Amino acid sequence: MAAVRNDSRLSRMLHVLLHMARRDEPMTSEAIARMLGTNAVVVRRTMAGLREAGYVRSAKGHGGGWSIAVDLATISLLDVHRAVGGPRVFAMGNEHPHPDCLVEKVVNETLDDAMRQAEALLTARLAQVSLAELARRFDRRMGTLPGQCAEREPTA
Amino acid sequence: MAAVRNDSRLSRMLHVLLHMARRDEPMTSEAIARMLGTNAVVVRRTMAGLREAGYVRSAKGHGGGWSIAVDLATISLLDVHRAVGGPRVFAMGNEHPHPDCLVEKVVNETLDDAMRQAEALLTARLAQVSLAELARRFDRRMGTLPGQCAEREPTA
DNA sequence: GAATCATGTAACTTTGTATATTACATGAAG
DNA sequence: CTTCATGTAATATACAAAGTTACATGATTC
Repeated sequence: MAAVRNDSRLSRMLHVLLHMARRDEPMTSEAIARMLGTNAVVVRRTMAGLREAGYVRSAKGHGGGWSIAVDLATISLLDVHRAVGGPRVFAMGNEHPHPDCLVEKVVNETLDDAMRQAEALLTARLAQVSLAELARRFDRRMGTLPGQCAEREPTA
Repeated sequence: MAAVRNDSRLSRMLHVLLHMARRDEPMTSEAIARMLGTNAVVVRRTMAGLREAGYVRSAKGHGGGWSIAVDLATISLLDVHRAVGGPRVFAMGNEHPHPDCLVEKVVNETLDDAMRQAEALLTARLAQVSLAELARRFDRRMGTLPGQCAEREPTA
């Protein structure tokens, strides 16, 4: 069975990390939730994976919140993907109602091969881009498009 | 939001088509449902896409059911994928809570690029394999593994 | 022409899991 | 102590494919 809804954890966390990288003071879960259009509990849940991986740190109390814990040049998009749970990539999958059926085996192996190759490519692409490179792309974009600035306080 | 359930329409239909290719008489929706471990209505729903694409035909009445309508060498896995609705490939996706945010743009563009490449590869792989080639792979497998034969009547 | 076989389709329910939400515990700063 | 902020449990929601029930429709057979 499938669902239309997409897993947005990776894009959300990349979004957050780039914003955090541009400020010195920590960002609270509430502020991040507003920026992402979600709930602070969801932010804490997902950020926890990044903290466990050592990419961010969290602090309670006044002035607390989340902050970057490493050099962004050392983290790739793949690292972040894995830190948020390494969620599954494909919406398509195989079933195994008759594991001994050779037709089923051949079909599933063929599809699995193709999906493995596609996933390997996706993984390789994600591994090739560091968070620092993403930040540089943003800087270049900032230079050429003086439109609305992402640096403004997030609004609803 | 995402869900774990995988869309199995493609693998199911490939499974069915290969079985159908090995017999002369039509297969009923009920028989196919038993083979796939599902409901006849679900089979009719999915097979309708193949019929509309011209790959199978259906007949009512005694001796009716589904049958192959074309040379399997002319259908690729990609064709079948498209005939079942060209379902979405990735379980991951992006959100757009702040479309004017440049960070969001850069992040989403980068992820979209990587996913586009991966999908292009998957699509290419599926396009490269015809149903006839899948059948040959099955024949070769049959020759080397005299285990349980898929040709037996489907069992629970 | 009636019985049986078989598809076609509408309507409704179920599914699985991330997300959304509520609630509250816990810890740190001031 | 109050306030700020995270951490986590429990519950509800979302979603579309799948599962299911029900019945209409058409073809074959006798």
